[in-house]
Amino acid sequence: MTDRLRQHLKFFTDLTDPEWQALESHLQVKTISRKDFLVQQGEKATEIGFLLSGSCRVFYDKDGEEWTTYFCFENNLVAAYASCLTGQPSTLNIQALEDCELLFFKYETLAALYRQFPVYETFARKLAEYLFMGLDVRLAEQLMLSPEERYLKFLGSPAKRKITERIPQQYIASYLGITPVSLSRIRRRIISS
Amino acid sequence: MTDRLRQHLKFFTDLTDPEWQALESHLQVKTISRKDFLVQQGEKATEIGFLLSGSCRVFYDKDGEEWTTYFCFENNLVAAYASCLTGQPSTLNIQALEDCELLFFKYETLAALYRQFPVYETFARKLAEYLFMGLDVRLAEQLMLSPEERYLKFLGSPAKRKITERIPQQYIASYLGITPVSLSRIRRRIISS
DNA sequence: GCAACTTCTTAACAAAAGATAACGAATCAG
DNA sequence: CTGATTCGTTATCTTTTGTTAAGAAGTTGC
Repeated sequence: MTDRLRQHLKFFTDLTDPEWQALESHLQVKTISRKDFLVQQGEKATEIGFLLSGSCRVFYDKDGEEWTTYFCFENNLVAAYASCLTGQPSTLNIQALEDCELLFFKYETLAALYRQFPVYETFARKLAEYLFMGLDVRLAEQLMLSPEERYLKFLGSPAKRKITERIPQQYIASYLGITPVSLSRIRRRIISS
Repeated sequence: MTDRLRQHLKFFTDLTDPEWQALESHLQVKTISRKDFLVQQGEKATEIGFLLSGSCRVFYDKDGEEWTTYFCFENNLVAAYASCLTGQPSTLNIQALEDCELLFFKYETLAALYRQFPVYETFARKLAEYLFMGLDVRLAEQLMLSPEERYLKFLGSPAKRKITERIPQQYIASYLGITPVSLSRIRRRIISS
């Protein structure tokens, strides 16, 4: 079961058996139900998760308005990483959209491994670089594409297409930075053209 | 002169004299004039710059529309970092807003130092984490704040306030994701309230 | 199975933003 | 210094989005 995480980490760095075992020995499992929170704003995040099954959304809450920054599916890491890094309370929420099963380890475990195995420092560098580049693209789209263009691009991405089949439209609207009503209109406009 | 860069790097990691000298020996200086490009979209970026004086804007060009992601001033790093990391052509442009004097080194120099001095791996990790967290906040603001709220927040940030004094309004509009005309209206609305 | 809750769509209206153009003020380059 | 260019504001008009509310369809949880 933990093999799937090891496989995923290969995307960033290769780990020797001893290196991997150092992390593996700290892995724990947990399951959470649909609508449960993995992280709630205001509380300090300390864990890095890896979704074995299910899906989550990562979102900000602004006076009851919810704005999604990210969707997460099986075989992917999920964390309020900024809060882990700074030690400050999380400004974002992570909520299960479906029942989830996940592996997790403490961020402090990773940080301790930096000293023991330099490869984890490399891993964390590549992870942060990956997150940076993902946000870079996301911000560019948000800045220069119209809501309609953003939606079309969203549909055009195979990785995200499955999202539209597993996730309520209102959350997609909140990901695109528009209201559900507006997304509904955009969809009608697209269909009738 | 190079001391100012060393000082800046302390924000991320402390460097011993030998560690610092390994990078310092690769530093070069260049000056560019207002409106010159440090990086142009389509070309592969290979350099990490450090502004000694002057200012730059980092922007995307979409069919002639320019959308700013970042402003950069003296004593800060400036680079098309995503292009350096991937080796792919840059999708963004970096242009001098004022005459600039800058130090720079090749990204490959930094990459080579990873193996020689682990501290540079740490430096690059912290740099990427810093960039990630900066974009995280920027995206959140773009998603959940109205143009007017974004502008007020922009003015409220002391680090950015100086921007308004050195940079044409149209570029601030493009940073906020709106048209110059719209920003002008927002300003009038704010003043008369 | 069925009641309660969610979700999506649509309509009507208000508010805001984009597009275009025009004008004066400020800035720049020779 | 000065003509040319750039910049910011304002006006007008169009398009889009937000807001609110209502109803139908679908889903959930006991």
